[in-house]
Amino acid sequence: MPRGNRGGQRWWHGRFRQGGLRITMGREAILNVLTRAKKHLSAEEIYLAVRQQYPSIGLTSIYRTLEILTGMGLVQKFDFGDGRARFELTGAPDQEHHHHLICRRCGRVIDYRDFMEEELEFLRITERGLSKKYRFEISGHMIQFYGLCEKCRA
Amino acid sequence: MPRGNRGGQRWWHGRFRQGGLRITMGREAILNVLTRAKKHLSAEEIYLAVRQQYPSIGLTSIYRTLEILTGMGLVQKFDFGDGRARFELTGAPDQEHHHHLICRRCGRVIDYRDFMEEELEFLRITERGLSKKYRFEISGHMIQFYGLCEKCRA
DNA sequence: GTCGATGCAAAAAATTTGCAAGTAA
DNA sequence: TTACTTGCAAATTTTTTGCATCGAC
Repeated sequence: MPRGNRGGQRWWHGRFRQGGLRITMGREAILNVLTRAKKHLSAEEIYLAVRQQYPSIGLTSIYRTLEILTGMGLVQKFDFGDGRARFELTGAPDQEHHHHLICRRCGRVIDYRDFMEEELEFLRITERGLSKKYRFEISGHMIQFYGLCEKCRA
Repeated sequence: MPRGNRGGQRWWHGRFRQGGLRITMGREAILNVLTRAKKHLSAEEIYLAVRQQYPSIGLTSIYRTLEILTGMGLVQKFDFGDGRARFELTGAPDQEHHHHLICRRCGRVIDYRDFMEEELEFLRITERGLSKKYRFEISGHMIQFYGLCEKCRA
């Protein structure tokens, strides 16, 4: 049996029911695509991919579902500066935590998973401090570095 | 004499000339608005503010200038999830470094300037490691925390 | 004088909305 | 059955482009 799927149950089913949301074929298909995604997809790209397994989906549902998922913290929305939003699954159980390195000149995005120990320590302290001071219930973060990639430095 | 302005020279003049960019009234006005800005402005808001001191400006120039400034690292572009990009001056000499805390429900954005010591240490190590490993010349970063604000937790 | 910068109008994209019909629970 | 979801088409909104003119150097 595939990881994260016991008896047809997906890890997100609980969170859906909890939120009074229905589990529909379109939503399942979108989550599947996001789960398999190897890169940051735009709404349009998700739409095209979902149509392969569920042809009757409409672009509108992609947008509506992504908004819901983003609000729940299951998906994170990024702006890498090319005019379209990118989406990435972030709440999955065996998700590998990572961040982005973005080239200011060519727009290239590198995912990195390094230095997470240092980050953990920093986050622990900062999150605790911020939630206390601003009475925020923190549920996620985003860290991006900007600069020039190897090629563009030349 | 106002801080950051000696003999009519602004701190960004050098960077403009260096990049072969002309110092025009429109650009001066945009930088002035960004310098005075107390919050994160959208292109439209910048347009309206600039028109006060330079009425012949066009929205197109706002966009074009913001793109240039963002590319130079003088301005940072943010997406707080309300569909329009927000811009903030970031390369100014006496700029106070800060980051954002964003409410997932109501979209409220809190600027915070706390815990910068911890951040400095984390950044120092991470930036050094990343530039080495990915051969990136890092020139900036963005950190945002997401969650529920005091009101929305209720 | 030269060449980058600008404003305007038009175009292009991306995202959202209204609404009747479909469907999960 | 009930109320949440959906697809379609149309609308809205943001951002980009073409081009003739303007203006910084």
